[in-house]
Amino acid sequence: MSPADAETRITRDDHEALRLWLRLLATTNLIEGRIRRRLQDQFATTLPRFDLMSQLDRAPDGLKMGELSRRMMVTGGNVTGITDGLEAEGLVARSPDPEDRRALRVRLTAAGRRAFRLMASEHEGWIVDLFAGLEPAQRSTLADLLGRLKLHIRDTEE
Amino acid sequence: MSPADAETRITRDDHEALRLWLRLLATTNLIEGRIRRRLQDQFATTLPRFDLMSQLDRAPDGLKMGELSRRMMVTGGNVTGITDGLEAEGLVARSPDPEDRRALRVRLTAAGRRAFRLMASEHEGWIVDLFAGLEPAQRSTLADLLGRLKLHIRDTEE
DNA sequence: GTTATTTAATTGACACCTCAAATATTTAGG
DNA sequence: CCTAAATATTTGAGGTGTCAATTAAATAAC
Repeated sequence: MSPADAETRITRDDHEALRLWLRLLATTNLIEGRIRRRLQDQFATTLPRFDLMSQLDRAPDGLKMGELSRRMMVTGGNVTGITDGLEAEGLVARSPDPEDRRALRVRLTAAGRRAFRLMASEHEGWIVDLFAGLEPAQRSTLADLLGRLKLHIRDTEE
Repeated sequence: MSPADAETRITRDDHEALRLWLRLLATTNLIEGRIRRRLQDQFATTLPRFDLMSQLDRAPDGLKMGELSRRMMVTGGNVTGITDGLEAEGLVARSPDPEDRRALRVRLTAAGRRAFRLMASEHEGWIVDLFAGLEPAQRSTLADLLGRLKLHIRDTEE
């Protein structure tokens, strides 16, 4: 235990945190890339389209654009664009909100629901396989650590 | 322990893996968003520009475009665009590779190196703070689990 | 009840990112 | 040698994402 004064320890921790962050980022991007590729290859769609449809699948009465934006943690303008694409493909439909004339509700069409259900079961299988490299207990630990991390960061307001 | 036959167990595991994936994605995006915002607010730059400069900072003789592309795990066309931007700002410079007339070497300019060093120390501080919500032992566990996960996924060739 | 503020959604500008096609050069095979 | 295949980079099209500005409608404050 010789060169462990405050400064060198800080420096070492810095690099440790940085490496951890890079590994977190690389792992996430790796998984995301796989999913994107499979969605493209097998269903000719994209991850954000899939995500949007996934939100709508859980909301039988549809969602307002702003609600979608909040749930997807994404900008309103972005939701407009993705919805435009899905609407052009006939997978979702916009309709006026009966209680607020500023708002629009978006719903899955019958075709959209059919298409989504098909993709979703495949998708879950991919995820299960990708995470099968960890034991159940390890997955649970990972979930816990990520939860703590997220909490701490959210606490660190801006 | 009553309703735990094979099928319901599989279903439960599916959702568990899916939740874990969504948490991993959300946490990574949360951190990435913070870093992006601070790079923008404090240095009027972006994460990919910062990443590219970071690669060059560690390579005093510069890197070929393709090498940058590999290290950043990003498409060649993408590197072209980011390099264009940095070159226009005078932070990096392209020069012909003496050993391969197809290739270009990219280097930090003196101004680029100065700017990067300034940003990098701030950046490391942000990361250390963001990960300070975990104890050292927890960070080490997290790094280990992510390493295992990444390895398993890379093994699952395509 | 009009005016002022907030809220819902869209638009346009700009940066990222991927892919596929095009160009230029190097390397390999016959 | 000399042609064929591989490699280095750029370009252009298309989808994703942010932000700031715009339009329209709802809500609040006098």
